[in-house]
Amino acid sequence: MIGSDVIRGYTDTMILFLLLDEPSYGYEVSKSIENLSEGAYRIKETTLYSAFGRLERNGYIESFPGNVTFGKPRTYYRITEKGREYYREKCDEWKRTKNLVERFINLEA
Amino acid sequence: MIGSDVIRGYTDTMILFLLLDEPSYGYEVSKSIENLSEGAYRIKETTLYSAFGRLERNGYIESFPGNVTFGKPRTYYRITEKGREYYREKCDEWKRTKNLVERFINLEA
DNA sequence: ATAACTACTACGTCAGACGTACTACGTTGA
DNA sequence: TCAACGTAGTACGTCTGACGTAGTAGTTAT
Repeated sequence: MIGSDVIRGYTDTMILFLLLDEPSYGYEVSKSIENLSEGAYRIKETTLYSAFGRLERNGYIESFPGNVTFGKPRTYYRITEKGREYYREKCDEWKRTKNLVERFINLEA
Repeated sequence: MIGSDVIRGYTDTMILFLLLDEPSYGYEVSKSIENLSEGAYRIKETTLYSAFGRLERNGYIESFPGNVTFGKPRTYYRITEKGREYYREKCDEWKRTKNLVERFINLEA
């Protein structure tokens, strides 16, 4: 299991990634993260929903009510143009970050 | 300039890396980080010294007084065996972390 | 009716990073 | 001689993201 502080600052990016192709909602996003990471990372509900709130306040995503199909009605989220731009910036930042950290890491060890 | 929250959790590792070969002290460590990162990252004094304190409390480094050669007497830090082990673990963790994050990152964009 | 599943919200805590400010010692040079 | 500069820190408070615990609430299967 990976320490969550490491991920800090990139949960928003992970969420945006999952919204790139189509809107989604909390439960699905959390399951997608779990699946994509093959169980290595599980986002906590509180972390997820506070991230949604932050992303929406910043204009990176928009929420809308979904059709009720099962369980409690969902809130769907859709990425905005601004959100796509932000995602691209974070991808760039990640490359620089990786570059930096790996100057201090012994990769062969 | 890279956002510092990204680095969160890895400043300790960066510091340990710089102590692997020989002991060092605050000012030198901060300059080494700046040089190694080619200016991309500058650790703040408060961040650095609180990291030293944390690392020492955890038994990853040991401090000892240095010979006064210039300016205020320095406190030197030396990595311990436990610290070397911790460093290796963090290197491992980094690989897993990178692996995870990059499933959500578009590297070509 | 009730348990199970889905979909949240509220509230409080913690740690790492940082901003600002200050202290303190020694050398150099005007 | 004394101010400026470089070195080496300490003190204190703030912010934010992640998280723990707990509770609410609608839908469906039994």
